[in-house]
Amino acid sequence: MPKTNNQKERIIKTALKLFARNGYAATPISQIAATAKVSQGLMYNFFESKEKLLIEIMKMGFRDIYASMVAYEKQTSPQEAIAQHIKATIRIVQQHHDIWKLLHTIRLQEKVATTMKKHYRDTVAATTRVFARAFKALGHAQPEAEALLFLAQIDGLVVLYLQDPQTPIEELGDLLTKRYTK
Amino acid sequence: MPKTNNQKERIIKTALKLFARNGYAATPISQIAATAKVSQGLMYNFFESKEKLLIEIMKMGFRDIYASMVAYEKQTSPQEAIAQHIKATIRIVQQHHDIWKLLHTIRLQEKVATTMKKHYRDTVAATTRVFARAFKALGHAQPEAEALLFLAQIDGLVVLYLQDPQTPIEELGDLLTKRYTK
Amino acid sequence: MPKTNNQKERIIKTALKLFARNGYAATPISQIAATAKVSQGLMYNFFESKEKLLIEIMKMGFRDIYASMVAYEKQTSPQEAIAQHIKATIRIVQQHHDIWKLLHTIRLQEKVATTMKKHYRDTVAATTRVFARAFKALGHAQPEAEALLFLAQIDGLVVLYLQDPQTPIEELGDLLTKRYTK
Amino acid sequence: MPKTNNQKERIIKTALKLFARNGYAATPISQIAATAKVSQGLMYNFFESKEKLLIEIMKMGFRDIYASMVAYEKQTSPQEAIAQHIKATIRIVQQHHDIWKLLHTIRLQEKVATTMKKHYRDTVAATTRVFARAFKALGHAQPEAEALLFLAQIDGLVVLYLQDPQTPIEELGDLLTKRYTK
DNA sequence: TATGAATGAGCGTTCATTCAT
DNA sequence: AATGAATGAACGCTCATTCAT
Repeated sequence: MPKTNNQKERIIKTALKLFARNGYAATPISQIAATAKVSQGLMYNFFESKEKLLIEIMKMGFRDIYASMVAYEKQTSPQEAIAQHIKATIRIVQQHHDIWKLLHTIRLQEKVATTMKKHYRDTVAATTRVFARAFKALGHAQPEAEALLFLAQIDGLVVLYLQDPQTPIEELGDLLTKRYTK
Repeated sequence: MPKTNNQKERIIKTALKLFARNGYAATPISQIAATAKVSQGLMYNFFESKEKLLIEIMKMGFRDIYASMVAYEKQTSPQEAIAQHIKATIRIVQQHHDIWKLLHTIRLQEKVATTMKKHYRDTVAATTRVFARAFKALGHAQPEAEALLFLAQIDGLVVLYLQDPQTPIEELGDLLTKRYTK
Repeated sequence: MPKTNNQKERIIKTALKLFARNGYAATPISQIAATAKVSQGLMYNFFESKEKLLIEIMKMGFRDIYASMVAYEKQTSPQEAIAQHIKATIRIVQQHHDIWKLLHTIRLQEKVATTMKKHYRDTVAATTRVFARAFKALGHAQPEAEALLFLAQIDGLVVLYLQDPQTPIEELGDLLTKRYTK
Repeated sequence: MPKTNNQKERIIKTALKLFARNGYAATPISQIAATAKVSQGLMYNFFESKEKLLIEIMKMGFRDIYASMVAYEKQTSPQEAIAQHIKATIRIVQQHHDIWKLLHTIRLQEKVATTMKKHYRDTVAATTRVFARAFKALGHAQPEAEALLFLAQIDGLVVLYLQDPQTPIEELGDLLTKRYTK
């Protein structure tokens, strides 16, 4: 069993932390290598460029997020789905703080690899569809707009929290949940 | 009649557009100069450093935003204040798309000049206070949390719109307004 | 009577002070212009380049030094000539501190305009000749070497003083004088 | 067998030569790199800045000088100490021509790193003390002033020689020695 | 004569990437 | 698989010099 996987994983985790904290552009490969206790040259055995490293990090992040989301997708009651989505998102953001921060830092950039953009759009679209159905079931007049608004609200919460971890995100999440389920 | 003002303004606008599109770190001074049809050296007659240029841009942005917000601050009815704030924010974001995008790109960065962060926090704090009063008047149990949630929701809308200008932000804004005022 | 001469003189004096204090390379034209309360562009009406300005400064310095030296050249007694030269040099260095400092800073540089070098060499040669005669009259075996040594000694004093103005140069000068005249 | 040492040494020697010839400020890193047949970027693997390179050069110079001086410090007779110091200084200056030239070029500069200045002052102070004792032993009325004058005279010789290597420095040194020991 | 806006070459430095080992 | 020396392009910035007014 080669230690490559460990090493690659360690590099990715290190890079993620540094990218999230200091920004992608402001983090030199050399710093990642040094922090991960790896030679600079070795970095290019795993990732053919700095940008590819970023992409791989984000793919991994998306994978984690998907995995976390699977659980509550099967909820039957719309109210429960809503409550669960809010709860789950908050949990994910708290657990995967760095990847979310990186994601939010980068998503407004024009240059971000198209792959990334597509990924993002797809995720939003899929989630919107799920909740459009939920809101339709709840008898809303504009279920798609409602779904989009719902996601945007959660997004707002997340951004607030990412910017200032002191934000009482759980309390705010409960408040939001109540509005939809009471 | 000096053409300086035109030039400085043109540089600022160019820089703002490029910073918003590609990010501050990823935009070289040389690109700004070239796009603004100005020699690179001249940039330093107007701005003593790249960071000072950024700060000046953002100050200008804040000034515009403040100016736009003055109008509806005087609303008497809480519901009206809420409705107006949503409407005003949407209008501002549409009119000052680039500056908002830049602002959102930068605010998660650790290293941004402290001046900027303070500005941001102060604005949020002040706005939160205003709406905490409004929600208290409306009889909410946790007026401050409500205010924070309210602002976060608008923020979510804004981010969605900044990321994808196709977003029907006005429709979503109306939806949000209804929830608070009906 | 145009004020040009005043202005040119003021620029030269300012430049001399700044060159002596901070070094030629480290002193920008802009700083000289600002300190002399003159526009940067005007500098080039008086001096066709930064180097020409330096040369003109040093020429002026040499002129002053020559003028100061004329006085004691006519001394009859060798001992008196020696005593006078030491005294005069010290006085000149104290009065024209800046030009001497600049001169000493620059004279070891290869690139210094040949004009300068020639000037310097000529001065040393002329002075050596004068004192070679004096030492010959005093019966020294190697009058030229003696003359050179004599000048080198004074030079050493001057350098010490330029580097640290606290140096008791007059006391040291008297000591040196005694050695030659007692 | 790394060639690093050779390379670093080669860079230092090249830099020393160029700094001595053209001055520190007037010598670009690019020129040093090109002359030493090394890429410009590599320079920063060895020296974290241009100033650090200068400091390292000078430290190396001081080390050599100290080493050379140790020998004659133990002389018993004052006259011998004087004779030895003159001889040693001349030898050092001839052997370490460049470093001495650089030292003399820099020592009048205001802005030179304080570390350097302190080094210099300490060396002068220590040497002065040694010779003050010698001159006291010889019965001079002002032993400290005598010591200072003595060092200044040697300094003068050195400067003359550095400026024009044709200077018969050994002959002049002998002459100076005689004056103190006959 | 005088200004100061404007230029462009060059500086010190950083860093993604390559390559010999 | 792993190193780290080496490269070269680009960056932010400075400054001597020119030019329109």
